[in-house]
Amino acid sequence: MPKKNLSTRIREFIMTHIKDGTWPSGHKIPSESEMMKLFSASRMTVHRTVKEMAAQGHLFRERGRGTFVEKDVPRSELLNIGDIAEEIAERGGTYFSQLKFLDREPKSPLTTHVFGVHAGNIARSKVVHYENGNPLQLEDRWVNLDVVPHYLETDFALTTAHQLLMQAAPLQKAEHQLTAALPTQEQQDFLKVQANEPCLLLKRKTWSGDTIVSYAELLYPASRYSFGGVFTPGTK
Amino acid sequence: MPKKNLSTRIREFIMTHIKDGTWPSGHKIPSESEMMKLFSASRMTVHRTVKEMAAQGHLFRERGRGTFVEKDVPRSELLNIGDIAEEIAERGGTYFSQLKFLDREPKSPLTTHVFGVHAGNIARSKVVHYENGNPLQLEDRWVNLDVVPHYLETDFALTTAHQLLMQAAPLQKAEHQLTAALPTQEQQDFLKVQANEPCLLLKRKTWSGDTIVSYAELLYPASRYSFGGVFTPGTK
DNA sequence: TAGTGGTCTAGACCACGGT
DNA sequence: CCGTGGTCTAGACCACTAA
Repeated sequence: MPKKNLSTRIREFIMTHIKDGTWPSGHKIPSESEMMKLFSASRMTVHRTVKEMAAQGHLFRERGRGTFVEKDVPRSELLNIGDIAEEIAERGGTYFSQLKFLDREPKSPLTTHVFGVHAGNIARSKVVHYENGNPLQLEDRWVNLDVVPHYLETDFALTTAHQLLMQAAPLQKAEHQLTAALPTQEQQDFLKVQANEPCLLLKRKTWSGDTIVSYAELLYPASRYSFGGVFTPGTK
Repeated sequence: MPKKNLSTRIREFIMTHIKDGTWPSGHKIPSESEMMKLFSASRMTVHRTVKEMAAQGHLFRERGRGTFVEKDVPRSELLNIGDIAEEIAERGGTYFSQLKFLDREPKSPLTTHVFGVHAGNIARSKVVHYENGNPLQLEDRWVNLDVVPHYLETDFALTTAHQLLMQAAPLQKAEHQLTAALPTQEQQDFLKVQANEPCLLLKRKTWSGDTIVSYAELLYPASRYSFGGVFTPGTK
């Protein structure tokens, strides 16, 4: 049994009540002193955990009144490292994916630009992710085979690239750039959209330590997906 | 002299060294124990501050090695409440804006959807923000006149809507939705883009306490602007 | 082994809200 | 007034890195 942090246990305790509806939006959650007793924790630990959850938009706090459940955190929190399959499952949708392309990738200006001149072997995959039968995301991904040697032998019907990468290398950092684009002919076919349907294009580079693990371009039809988030002035 | 938090002073100490180039990207900053002495602070305080800055992408930390300056935080951090004028100024660009429309807004399905049925008087403004002479953002904004009564008398050559709103009501919460769209005819004219130029559309609702202060739709040509961010696994 | 950050404790004082 | 969260202290033990 892997021992979990106290703060992790507190966090999961709160998230469970939010997710299963026991604590609906706006509900007042137990005060810090109450949770100290519940978990035999010090106030600092409870406070730190709850404060972090507030910073992430799950809760909001008012001095003198208490801590409350924030209203629906929109679908996908940006700057979050998420598994699209998990995300769809959480929304209650049915998920499946289709592998469109998988091969070794030759050196090109793009690969050296992303992975640097010392780039070793690189694989490339294209996967379409469906929610309730509709294409939601086209994942065009370049993977560092030095870090994930068995990438080309993956059965993408069983595993998502995300799961594989998380397993191969603990993610330490991710860099995002979000822009908009019109789909190319191939992308239109894969996503089943018209040429004039604007799409969100999320470019994501992920690192483990000092080495780049993977670079991905994730394309979403704007009519089917959007990014959302809540900002509460945290640190100042 | 307003007294500042210890953590604020530590934060500013670090940020100053980063911004003025004393501590370039990748530079190792003083350890927690060193900063304890520098500020006569406890380790918890130093640790908390530095950890927060790491979570926000300014620093990264490695156990056993130290804390380092993160490489350039990309242009605009999403989920940030920023003033576009400030942002452009920080990049060293020249900024100016042009008021295209300003008037009282009649009740409509959209206004009641956003502001609720109890909506009072609402104003609407359209402003184009330029960087180095190029239209960067079209700001289409609805403002609650009960909160900001003098909005219609603003001189937008001198003040941005953002400054005005921050002044009128301390911002407590903002909700974002980010999607992509093609520009309408009017938007094409304002932003000087073609009909087939994909744009990023950021919808932002801001609250002060329980009342909605403003709703804005910010449109950026994708060729001129993108959102970026760094994620470092903070809490787990 | 010495130095680093990760987590936690058991106190403390303060500012604010509602009573 | 009491209960709430905001900040801070002065310790502690642990896990990891580098020499």
